[in-house]
Amino acid sequence: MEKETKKILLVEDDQNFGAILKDYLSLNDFEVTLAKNGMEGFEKFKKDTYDLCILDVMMPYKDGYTLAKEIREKNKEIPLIFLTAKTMKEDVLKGYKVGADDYLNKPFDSEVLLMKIKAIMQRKSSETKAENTQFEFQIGKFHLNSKLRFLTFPGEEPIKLSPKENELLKLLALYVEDLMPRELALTKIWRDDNYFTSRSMDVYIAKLRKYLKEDPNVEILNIHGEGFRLVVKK
Amino acid sequence: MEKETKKILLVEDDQNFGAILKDYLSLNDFEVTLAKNGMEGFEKFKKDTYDLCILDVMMPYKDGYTLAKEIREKNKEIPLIFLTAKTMKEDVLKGYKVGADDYLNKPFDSEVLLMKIKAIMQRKSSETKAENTQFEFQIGKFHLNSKLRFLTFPGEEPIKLSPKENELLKLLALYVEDLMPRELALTKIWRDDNYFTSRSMDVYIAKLRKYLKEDPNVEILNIHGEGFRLVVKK
DNA sequence: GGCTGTGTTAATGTTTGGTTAATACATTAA
DNA sequence: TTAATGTATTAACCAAACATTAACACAGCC
Repeated sequence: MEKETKKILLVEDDQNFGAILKDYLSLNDFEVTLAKNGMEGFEKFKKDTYDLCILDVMMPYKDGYTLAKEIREKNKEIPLIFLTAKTMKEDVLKGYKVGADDYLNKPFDSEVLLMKIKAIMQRKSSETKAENTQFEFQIGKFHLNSKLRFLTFPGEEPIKLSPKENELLKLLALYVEDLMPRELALTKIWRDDNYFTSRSMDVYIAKLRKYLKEDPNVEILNIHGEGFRLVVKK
Repeated sequence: MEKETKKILLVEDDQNFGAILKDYLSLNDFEVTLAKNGMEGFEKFKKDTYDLCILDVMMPYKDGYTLAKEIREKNKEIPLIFLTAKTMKEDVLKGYKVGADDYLNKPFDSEVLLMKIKAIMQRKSSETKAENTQFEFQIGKFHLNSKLRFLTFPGEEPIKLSPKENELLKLLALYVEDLMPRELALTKIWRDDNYFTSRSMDVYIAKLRKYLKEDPNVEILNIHGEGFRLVVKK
């Protein structure tokens, strides 16, 4: 039996932003430890065991990448998420200034971060476990139940998914915002990677795109020669 | 398991400047040994093991180049950075012939030096490690995600990079502020070094320059007959 | 048998990526 | 200064990857 609350180490030099993000993650049932610079971050990392680290890239004295390398030396498995774009921070801060209880309802980039965290945790746990525990996914306004193979959109009849449609969408959801390599889907779902299975997969991508059209913020992007990427904008 | 703090040998005859630089590097988590002339520098080099040497070129009794040659005889791998007061090109070329990883003109921006050190360390470590774990780079205001092949500029739509564009920019980023030899990119990315692949590479350099135009502080400079150099001013 | 759900293959068009060509400009060595 | 070599940039071209619709195959089922 695994422990329920996952522990996150958050290293962020911007005190204001760090506190907001910590609150946000805590509200989403994570246990968050905040460090305000790279050195403190590494100290805290050594003292305790975490399930995931979120590192700001732009920090004085020790930047996120340098810290990441030190952490990697100690632990090759732990998932790392980098906070890179400044635009995101500005957006969140802007959202916060509008009103304290406003920033949570507002769908800003931290929702994307949350999704990423969940996806990464899920992936990591499904790498060790044989069976996949999670079968429910929120994809923008859609909700996927991969056990019942239902894709629901608020106010409409649930769409029944075929086994292959279901598996493919689930795999994409597992890799939200990240690259889902072509080869992965082909070996996992089609159990073979050749010209024809690849064509077949394209057909399924087209089908999924049709289903997902209802929410313009949900998209399946192609990364030429590499694979696909499920993105949820806004 | 690798040791955490990297050791730097700093050889600088200007006591004042040397002390400042040592402090600055120490604050950035490097262990710095300061030698105040070439002879002392070589003595200290023999007594201990360092990860990198920073050598002033203009020193009494034994200049940086002479010292560099002695160091090279003892250790063919160790990265060398020259500090030179002159902007003269012969100095730069002389430095490269001795086997410099980089040279810097004095006075210089300490942030640039720090970036160079990090870039060099990163390269050295990725030469020994088989897989390349790092795929995110900050290039001035740009941010490169080489896994998703995205180049983002704050406030604008991310630019999708083609595989070759991506590889080339990544390689340049790995050598920030330093010479990225033509031959290296050709053998690594094109897997062949001939007239045509070389022309092709030039085409890609032109494409990258176009993308990077948005930030006037980012530039790809050509070093005639040698290769290219990605610079981030200020 | 006809019907329905599922998945593959075919056919066709579009997009993307990469090389080569053509031309102009820059640097270097003699 | 000139000739040789190296670099910059645009455009033309071809190939591979991808997108989409439609036709086809084959189950399971009333």
